[in-house]
Amino acid sequence: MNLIEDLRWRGLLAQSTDEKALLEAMKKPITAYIGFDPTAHSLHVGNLVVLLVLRRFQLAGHHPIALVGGATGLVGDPSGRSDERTLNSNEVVEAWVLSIRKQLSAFLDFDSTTNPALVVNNLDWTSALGAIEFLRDIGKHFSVNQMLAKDSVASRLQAGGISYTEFSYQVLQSFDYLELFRRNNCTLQIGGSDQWGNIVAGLDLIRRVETGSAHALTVPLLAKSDGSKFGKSASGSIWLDPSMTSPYAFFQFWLNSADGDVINLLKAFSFKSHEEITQLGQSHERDPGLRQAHRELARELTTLVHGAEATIRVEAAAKALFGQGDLSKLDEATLASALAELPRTTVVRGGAIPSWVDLLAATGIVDSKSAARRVVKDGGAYLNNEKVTSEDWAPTKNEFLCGKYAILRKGKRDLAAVELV
RNA sequence: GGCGGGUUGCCCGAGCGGCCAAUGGGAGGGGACUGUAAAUCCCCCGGCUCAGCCUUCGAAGGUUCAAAUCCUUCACCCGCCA
Repeated sequence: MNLIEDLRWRGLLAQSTDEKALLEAMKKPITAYIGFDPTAHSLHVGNLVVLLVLRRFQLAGHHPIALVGGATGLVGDPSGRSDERTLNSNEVVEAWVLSIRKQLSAFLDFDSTTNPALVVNNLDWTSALGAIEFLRDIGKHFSVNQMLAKDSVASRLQAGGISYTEFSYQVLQSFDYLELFRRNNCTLQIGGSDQWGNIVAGLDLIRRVETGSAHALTVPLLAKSDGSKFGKSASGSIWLDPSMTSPYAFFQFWLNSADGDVINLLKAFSFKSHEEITQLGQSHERDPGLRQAHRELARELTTLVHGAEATIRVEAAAKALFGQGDLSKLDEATLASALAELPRTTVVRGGAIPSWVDLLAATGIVDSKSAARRVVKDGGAYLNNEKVTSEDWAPTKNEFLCGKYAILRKGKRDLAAVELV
């Protein structure tokens, strides 16, 4: 089975330019690129799907280029947005470029002797470009009529408008493709399906100013079985940066995916073979309660993003905290390492212990004290797995496991720790 | 440029002088059922020093004992005409 067929099986193929031509080209190693704009400090699981497609290309022997949009990030992509972006300062974007560049690098192989990965920044070729030069050499090849027809622009015109800045985005992205075509003989651009318009614009540019053929391939935007957007949890996006989404929360995110989604997620994210995934599917049909597919998904992705050690740690923590056993039976070392994975707050030993409601709010497990009161009133707040229904109550030292830890829980699975220090 | 319509809590959307922290739906949270699923049912869903108080209905002023609701100005959106 070739890579394109594999991608199709995994549900990772939305659109592509002439597939026969692409397949023909892919018989020999080609160079493919994906761009990521620095719109935040970190990438999130939504970006990960596409990034892993690039990895699949590298594993299949092709040359991957990951582009960080140091330039395009300063302009703002209108695709998929109904309103104008607020411009970020140069300093902010620059900092994001650095952190995202580092993240990207973790998923690609730079030491390969045959097809090492490359990370580039489009600021490198756009910063030196003058406005007049840009308008004459690049702008001349773009028809405003066609630019206006792009979904990203048309929908914005409908929705109330678009600035000249964002309108120009597609030109910049096209220029990137042209540059990589010239510099690295890059003949394939991959992106999320919302990038189709931008990618095709690049293809047109290449056709106009260079000879040779280039290709485009897009990956569907993942949706959950209930139709909602994938990759968002109650608390927001699932980030790859461990300081933004802890490895524990990251593991839990995958473990808690809906039954109806788990096999699709394995296909899209995992590097397991078709046979392995099929087997996990059968296991899940046989005994959904076992959640073997969920576990494998969580393990593989957490290992990929946070490493094998972190995965062992957070899985052990979950096992200790969700186990049926009595929490007070856990030894201090197990407890300490399990709690290390949770959001926490500290209380000074010897001082007054804050009230139940204050403690819940302090850990961030609830948004406000009012929210804490509500949860307590609804019977959804637990201390060391014991339901506590009294708002006006403060734990005493005796409630702290091993004399120093208290485990707060909201609902079924939202945990936090309090430590006496 | 002229005329008309709009701007409400995370989103959609009622309200059109007091009974409005504001109907309803969605999202979200809790509970029950399960498997740390889904569906379903029940409850909750601005904040706080929580039987009370404070801040919200595009922005700023004003009328009134009392305004999301009336008046004025400003900003933005959406129609129709030029």
